[in-house]
Amino acid sequence: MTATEGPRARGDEELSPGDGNSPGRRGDTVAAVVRQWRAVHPGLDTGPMEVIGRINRCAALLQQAEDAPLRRAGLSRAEFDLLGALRRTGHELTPSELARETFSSGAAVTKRLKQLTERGLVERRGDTRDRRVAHVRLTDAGRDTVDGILPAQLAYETAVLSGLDSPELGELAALLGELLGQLEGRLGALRA
Amino acid sequence: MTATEGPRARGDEELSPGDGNSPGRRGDTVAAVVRQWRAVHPGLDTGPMEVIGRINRCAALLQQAEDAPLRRAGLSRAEFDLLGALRRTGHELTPSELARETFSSGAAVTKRLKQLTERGLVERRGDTRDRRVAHVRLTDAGRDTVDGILPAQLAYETAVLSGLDSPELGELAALLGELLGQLEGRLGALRA
DNA sequence: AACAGATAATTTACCCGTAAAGCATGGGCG
DNA sequence: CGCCCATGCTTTACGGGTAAATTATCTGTT
Repeated sequence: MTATEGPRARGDEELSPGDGNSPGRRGDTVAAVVRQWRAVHPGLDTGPMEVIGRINRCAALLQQAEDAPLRRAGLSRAEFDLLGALRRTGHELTPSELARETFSSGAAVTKRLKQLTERGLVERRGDTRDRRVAHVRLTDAGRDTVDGILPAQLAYETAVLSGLDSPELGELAALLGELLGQLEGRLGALRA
Repeated sequence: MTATEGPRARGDEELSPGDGNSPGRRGDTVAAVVRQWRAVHPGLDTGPMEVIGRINRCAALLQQAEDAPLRRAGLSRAEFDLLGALRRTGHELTPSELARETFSSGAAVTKRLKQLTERGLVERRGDTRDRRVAHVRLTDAGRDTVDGILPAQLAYETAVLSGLDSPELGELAALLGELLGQLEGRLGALRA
């Protein structure tokens, strides 16, 4: 949850005429970091840092903030992801499928399922044909939980993004979608 | 490291004529997830998901991939962030400052410093005036390590982003910068 | 039928990060 | 001075994640 590109500069107060704590007027923290790197290594191409650093930093901030509505429901983000996967697919999923859906290891899914089962949010049944596989589904309580949280979650996300106007958000979503498509298609191959 | 918006749909093979595993031709995985949500909850405003989900997912993928050059040097991303903070600021930093720079807790910094000190990459000296504070600086080996990794790291990042052309990257960086500026300015206040 | 090897899920051991408590020190303020 | 609280860092306890080993089951081959 970090970036090659770190956060706020502490030793650069002399650069920021205003106060040094309110971005928005001048650049974000990644911009400051990039400036520092360029000062130290003038030859470097810092272009990628400006994208990747910002994505990482945004993700870190968003995740911190984004989880607020979830915590009220006593769920971690990972748990909600699992429940959400079941809810949005609309049918049962096996643990392996859940691992794929939530991009986590099978072991993590096993642990979460244990917890969520104990809390009565999901149920499991064994496959009749293949006794290795399990099928997991939401209980009614689980579905109500997801459906109860989701609107608040989306409203919260909307609020968090309210600093950008609609066309900007659309543009951003489109560009991120393009990048993500590329990454998902090509990243496994890049394991250099 | 996750998203409200999960990853690949498993149960939607009937929707995807091709194979269901290669994005790139059709949308990214977040798009598929959003479609699922909309099918289940038609009234929902999925706009924010398209941005936030993609940011989270991109961050997750990038971090996995991005760390490859680092691992070759036997460094974790967090360790490199710490070293990088020292390198780019160009002067000593105290543990608290490092915590701010790397957005991690003081405890985490303490642990990393212990490791990095043992490996001879950083040194510490106590402040003469205030014996509570420590000053940390890179050793020559530490600086060489950072300078050795950085070009490879940036080259790798460039390769990872090569799917987008230059104007797109610029646009993306600008939009992310704007978003990040907003988030950094306003997120602390949004702790609702 | 019986074995080899694949596959699904779980268990185990461990790493890493945080939050909270703890320790040492410093800077007022009576 | 001596007390009190703030500050900087470290330690402790714990939760959550992964990789690798483990168990159980299935499938294909002969």
